[in-house]
Amino acid sequence: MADPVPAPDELDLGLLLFIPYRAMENRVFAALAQAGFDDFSPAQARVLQRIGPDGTRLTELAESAQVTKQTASHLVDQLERTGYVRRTPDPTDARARLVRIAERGAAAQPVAAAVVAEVEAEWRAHLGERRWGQLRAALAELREITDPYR
Amino acid sequence: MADPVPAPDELDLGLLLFIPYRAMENRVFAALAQAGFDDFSPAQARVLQRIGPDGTRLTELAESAQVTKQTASHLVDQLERTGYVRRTPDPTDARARLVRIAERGAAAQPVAAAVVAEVEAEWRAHLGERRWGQLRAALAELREITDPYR
DNA sequence: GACGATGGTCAGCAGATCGAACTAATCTCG
DNA sequence: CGAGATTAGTTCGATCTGCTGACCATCGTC
Repeated sequence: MADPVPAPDELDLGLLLFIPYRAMENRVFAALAQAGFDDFSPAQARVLQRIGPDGTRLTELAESAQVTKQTASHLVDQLERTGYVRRTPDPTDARARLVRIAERGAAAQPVAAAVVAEVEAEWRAHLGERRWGQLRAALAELREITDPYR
Repeated sequence: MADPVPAPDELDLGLLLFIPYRAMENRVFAALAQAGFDDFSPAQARVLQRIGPDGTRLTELAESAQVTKQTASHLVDQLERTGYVRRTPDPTDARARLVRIAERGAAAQPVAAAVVAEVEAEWRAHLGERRWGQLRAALAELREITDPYR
């Protein structure tokens, strides 16, 4: 979303951010599919990605992925059916349930991590060490004022 | 998509890009809604945003928005029904039709542009002139190897 | 002028996402 | 303690997104 009439060589920052994001997503997705993890959707992956090592509550997942609880619940349903995650009771709150990575999910993680590392290495090589560092630093700083979750 | 178990303070670049992108999108979307342009969806906006000043072919829109021609066609249908765009024949090719911004679309543009400028100004202030310039430069450079379209 | 390539549409389906309404457990405070 | 407000999560129903496949018209080329 952004300026509908961008100057030709001066795209607004929204698009500028979106383009590489999309590229990363596509790469990871393709690699996972090739490794046999082809039974989940991008939307499911966006949820999966946000599950912490000790499990994460559904509401938290929903917030951090910026979707409604209903949507998150639905996506977790599917991920559960295909064996990527498991719902376990939250010992500290009987209303809540922790979504945890299950076997299949754990198997997919290293594959995803490897591709991310690979793509980052490519980008780093293209930008050069200095620009790469600047990019990471600027984005981290930007996150302080744009991350609604945490 | 990315590393499902990111180190706490070292998010992978995919997410790092996504967070501010999403923030920008939300801001622009909210401002447009408040200005009375609340009858279109994010997906429609992503197409709308890519229409050039002299009109753009459907196929081009589809490529640049990374959706199929059918999806783009459908979104343009809706945008046409609500008065944001118009389909006109392409004088250079009788098969093709140019999608052009219509009255309502033209009215929305300045609003969108203003918010983008506003958000960019905020970010710029937060980052400082130098980091801001570095961010733009790095993203533009990254685009060279991540933009599948052009 | 026939044939493959290109621009676009139509039809139909799976998935994503939302709002509303609801249940169950927890918290707050008089 | 117990009533009411809050929070976690689910179910239902509707809409929107986006895909595949099939198809038509035009263009460009040999």
